[in-house]
Amino acid sequence: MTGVTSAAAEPTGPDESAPTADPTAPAAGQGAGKPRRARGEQTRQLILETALRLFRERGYAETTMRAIAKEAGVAVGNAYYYFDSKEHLIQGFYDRNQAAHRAAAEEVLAAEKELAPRLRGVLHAGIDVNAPYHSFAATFFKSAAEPTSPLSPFSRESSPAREAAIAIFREVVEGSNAKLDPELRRELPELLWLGWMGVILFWVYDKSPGQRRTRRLIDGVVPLIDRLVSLSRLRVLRPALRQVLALIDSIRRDD
Amino acid sequence: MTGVTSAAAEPTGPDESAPTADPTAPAAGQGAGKPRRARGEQTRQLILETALRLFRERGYAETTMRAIAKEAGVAVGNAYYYFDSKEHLIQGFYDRNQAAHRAAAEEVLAAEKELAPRLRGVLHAGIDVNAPYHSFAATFFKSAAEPTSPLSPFSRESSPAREAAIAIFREVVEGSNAKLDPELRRELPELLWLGWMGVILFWVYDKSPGQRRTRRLIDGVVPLIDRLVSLSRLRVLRPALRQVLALIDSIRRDD
DNA sequence: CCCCGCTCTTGAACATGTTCAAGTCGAGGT
DNA sequence: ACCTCGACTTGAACATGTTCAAGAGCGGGG
Repeated sequence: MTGVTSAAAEPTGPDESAPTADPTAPAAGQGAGKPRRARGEQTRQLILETALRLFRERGYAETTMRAIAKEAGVAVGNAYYYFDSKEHLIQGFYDRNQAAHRAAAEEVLAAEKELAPRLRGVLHAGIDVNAPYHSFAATFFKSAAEPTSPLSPFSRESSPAREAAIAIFREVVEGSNAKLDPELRRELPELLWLGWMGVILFWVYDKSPGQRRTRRLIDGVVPLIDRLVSLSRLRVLRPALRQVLALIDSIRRDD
Repeated sequence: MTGVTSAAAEPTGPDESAPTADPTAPAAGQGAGKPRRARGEQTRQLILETALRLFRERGYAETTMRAIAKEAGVAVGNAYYYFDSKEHLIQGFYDRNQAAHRAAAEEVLAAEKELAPRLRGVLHAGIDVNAPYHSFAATFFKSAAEPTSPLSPFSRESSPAREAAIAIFREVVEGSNAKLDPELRRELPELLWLGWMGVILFWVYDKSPGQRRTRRLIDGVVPLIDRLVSLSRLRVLRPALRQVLALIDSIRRDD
């Protein structure tokens, strides 16, 4: 009994409004949906909440499904009713940080019009958001790395999350006053997202205190990208640009 | 058989010569060594051999430690006497392919003096060597991805294997007739290796038939690298080159 | 020849992710 | 009021990676 959700719950309609103020619930197009009822949704949240807390407290590998179930006051099997596997619990973490990144990015993008600082700000914001979880992000990073895993950023299951992430970078480009080759402009958001994945990869491996090497990477790479992008308008470099874009296109073909 | 290592085996010294014709045995500086005797080494090989065969036949996840032990005719615990974990068995696969790549690369490098075809040849050779294992390389790729895993290409345990791999790219550069900035020449091998890791990453995710997208990636990227490297000698681009090298240096600092 | 010590081997026991058959619960129809 | 059906819940059972205490085998010193 959260008491918050309106009493007039539609009979069969899933209740999508989050009981507490957190950006998790919508979760963007879960798989083949079982038509959740209010009670179920509450249990689901409880399990997810408990799991993420324990992950942060003890680490991913050290948190057993039994511990999660016990702490949440349900049976182990119940967790598996809502989540296909232990790894799937991570998706919740994923979505949450994604939302937080978006929020932090908005703030940066509202204040700045130049491409370079926009990009730099968004990247740093992303690291800021994830920083508290660095130690255990590494632990479950391998789950995301496996190509067949639904957690992979390239998987079909993560497609909505991926699109949302790319959208941030689209806004970085679109909202900037940078003038650049139109075709490049079209491709750039996805390329920047790919770069962001690279930064995350670097960050996961970065054991320097406070991950300051990652910060330096961002600060060093952004100006280079900025310069490269500006150069894209030079007539002399047109052929080179075409070549690169053609390469990208050829690589994308046939998946 | 490598046949290079001297036949005079010291009494208590570990017998490093492989009983069968395969390039696995040396395995470059295993952890704190238990002084293996001949019998033990033979068992070790047997277990590794069996494991790799089953991995190829059934896949990594589907091969249980019990199955390996049973097939090899030993007890489960015995496998754990020689290998710290199931993942550690992969290191054997690793080393073997590394050696095969080196051999294939030598052949290419002996025949070609221009930088671009040398690089291209070595990259394609690497893919050739790994191609038969693509389907199950993906399965255990996650093991390598975890930063804390000894299997990570960046881990201290893989240091010898990594050095060996970088050496290939050093030969690509050193043996070529390309004239390039001396400082870049010094850094290039490691950068190319890093790029190779990127290619592998792409390859693991590449689901196109025959991984032809990876081939296209190689064919497209090599000319770009070649051109970039040539340009590094232009006086106009000196500052940019310095900037990039300084960035790399700053990122490398404090691990 | 016997014993000591070390390498090597064993298999049962353990921990934990996952599955499943058997329920319980509650809303909607009759 | 009762029935039904599907969402939800349970906990024991299972599969598998890993550990460990106990030994077996063997080489060398006395």
